[in-house]
Amino acid sequence: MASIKDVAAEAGLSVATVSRALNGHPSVSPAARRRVLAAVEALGYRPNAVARSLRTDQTRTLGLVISDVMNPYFTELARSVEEEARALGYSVIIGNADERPELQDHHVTTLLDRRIDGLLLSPTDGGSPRMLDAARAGTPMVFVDRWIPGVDVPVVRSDGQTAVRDLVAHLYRLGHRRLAIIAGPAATTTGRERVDAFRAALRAHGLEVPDAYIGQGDFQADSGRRVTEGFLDLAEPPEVVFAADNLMALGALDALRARGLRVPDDIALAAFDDIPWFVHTDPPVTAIAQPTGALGRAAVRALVDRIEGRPGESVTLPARLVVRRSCGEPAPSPSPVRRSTS
Amino acid sequence: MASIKDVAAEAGLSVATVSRALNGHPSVSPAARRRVLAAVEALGYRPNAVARSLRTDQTRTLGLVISDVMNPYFTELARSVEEEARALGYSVIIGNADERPELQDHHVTTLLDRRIDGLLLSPTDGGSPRMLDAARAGTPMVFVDRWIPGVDVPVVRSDGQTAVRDLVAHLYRLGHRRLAIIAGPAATTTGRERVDAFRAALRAHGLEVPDAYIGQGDFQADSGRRVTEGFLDLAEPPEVVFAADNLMALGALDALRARGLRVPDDIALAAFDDIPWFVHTDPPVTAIAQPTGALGRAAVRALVDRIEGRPGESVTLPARLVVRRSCGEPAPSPSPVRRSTS
DNA sequence: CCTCCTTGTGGAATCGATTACACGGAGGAT
DNA sequence: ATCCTCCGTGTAATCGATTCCACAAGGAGG
Repeated sequence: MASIKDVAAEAGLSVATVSRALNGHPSVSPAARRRVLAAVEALGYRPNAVARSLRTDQTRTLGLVISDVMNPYFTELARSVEEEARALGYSVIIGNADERPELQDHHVTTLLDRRIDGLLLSPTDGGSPRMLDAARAGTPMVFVDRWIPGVDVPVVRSDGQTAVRDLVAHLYRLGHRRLAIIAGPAATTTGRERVDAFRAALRAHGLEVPDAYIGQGDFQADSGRRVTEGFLDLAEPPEVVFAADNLMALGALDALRARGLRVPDDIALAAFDDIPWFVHTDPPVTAIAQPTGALGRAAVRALVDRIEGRPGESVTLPARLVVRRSCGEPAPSPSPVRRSTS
Repeated sequence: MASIKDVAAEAGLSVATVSRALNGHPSVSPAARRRVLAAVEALGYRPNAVARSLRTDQTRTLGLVISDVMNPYFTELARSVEEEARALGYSVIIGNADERPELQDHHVTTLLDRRIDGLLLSPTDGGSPRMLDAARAGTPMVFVDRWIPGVDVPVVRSDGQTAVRDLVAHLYRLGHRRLAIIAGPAATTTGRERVDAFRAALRAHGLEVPDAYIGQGDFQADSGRRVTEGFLDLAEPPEVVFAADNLMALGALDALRARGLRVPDDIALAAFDDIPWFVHTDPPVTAIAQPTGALGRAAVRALVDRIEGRPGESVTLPARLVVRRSCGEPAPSPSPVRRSTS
């Protein structure tokens, strides 16, 4: 592969001039510039990003460590992150932690070894030592979706509190009183927050959440299935199951179907995180939709701000309730109400 | 960030010895090794991968350019690729081409600029100039899922011919005779192959596919919707719609639902590519499942073989039919038929 | 006792870029 | 004519690793 030396030789100039010409430095004569461009063309030269990074101490690369690529929410997030980064002239390297702390650590380490300019993190657990070291060492960093309390890093996330309140009001209006939640891991902020918001919203209606109605999941489909089965085995099973993420909702749907229960007639289902597929499930699932694209873009902007020396602020965007049929009421439509339950 | 020089100073040794100690070179005394390790520990030193890559001319990084991250098939592929690569000591940088040739080119270019050791490609179109140049220049490369005829690069893919034959037999047995297909872009091999396999399978039953029953899609949901609407507007609409990928199947499902048609009673639906969500749609979708994980792993192994100087062979794995309810027959299960539609 | 080989170590070149500094020549001011 | 500025260019240092080569010390063999 041709190097800058080859270009210099071909153009009959020094490497310094070639470099300057290629980087748009002002003090290069038009004639020299032309010769450089011609040589570049002739040799099919492309600058070696590795060498450039070593010298300039910047890679123009962002690292993104997400908890689970197979989760459509994170896929969409990754996509919007890459788009915005590209628009700002950065590349993105994605690391998939698969909800496993040691994998998360592995990715943080290799990304740091590669001297990425900044790190976008959606921490799996309470924060690994590597991550905390990096934060302390001043590596530009932004948390997205989830975060770690007590670490001084901007957080870009979505606030589901209002949406959860809307959801609970919706459920209450439909006559549901026994509401259960499949929670995420307590080590994650989103795991805790969603339970808290749920409990607070219920309390506003004078309802309490018994411990038996809080199932411990891990944001994966299997745990949704398992927890739902536990709910159904209760002497007094809940009337509604609210899953704290979309994969657990999927697991719950499986479990309900396996027992031959009809949704929403026998039991209602709702989920945090809206995804395109929820429109096509049987029945379509009522969900709380995060502004995923906006979240990804805001996170990248905050991170790039940090990298380029600007403040880089935390952002919180509101989530919103999307009503479909899984809780018993048809999605808002002009047609008259069909149901005539006693 | 501490460099090897700092470690050398701290340990009272030369950088050469430090480098040797860290790379397991035999001629380093146990005493020196101990001091190096102690210094590394004390300084929290991590080798700079950028500098190492420049010197050794290898990045231990693979590039993966896929056509669409939001497509669960490719997400799963990316995941298995990353896993296998990690097991072999490589990282993966994913580029999402979004079915857009110019984006694909952009990613190939930046990946090459970063001097990745090898490239895994699922080409969007007939192959961009950059890609062809790279192949000719001897960049280790492997095509996965799709490929470009006439380019001397190993191909790791799945053969759907048998599965398509099984599908058509299944449909025929159910009494369907008017079968339509939503094809992928003719520029992609998978786009063409699936149509050819479909046509051949029909011919084996003495059936022809009229041109009107071959709709041109682009592997995106919207095109599935559009093409399906076209089918339904025909004087004699098909009895079955077969979508050449999962997203177009989703679009088709939308279109059918929008017209108030019941699947499979009014019209049957099948898809190429099986994904977890097809179990949960209404109705569950009969699909042709590729061995995605095995495909990703085989592709990485072939690529790493090439990189490390071994041959690196093409691999073709069989796909298989997964029957669910969307074509009219319940998935094989011991339970009696519950439904009693008039 | 001298030579030769082995072992462990250090000095310095190298990878491919960027960039501080030096320098020669052209042109303007005095 | 002399001096001072710019302008365009080249030389060389630098980034952080790896690795070739040289070399010193010590043991074995003659």
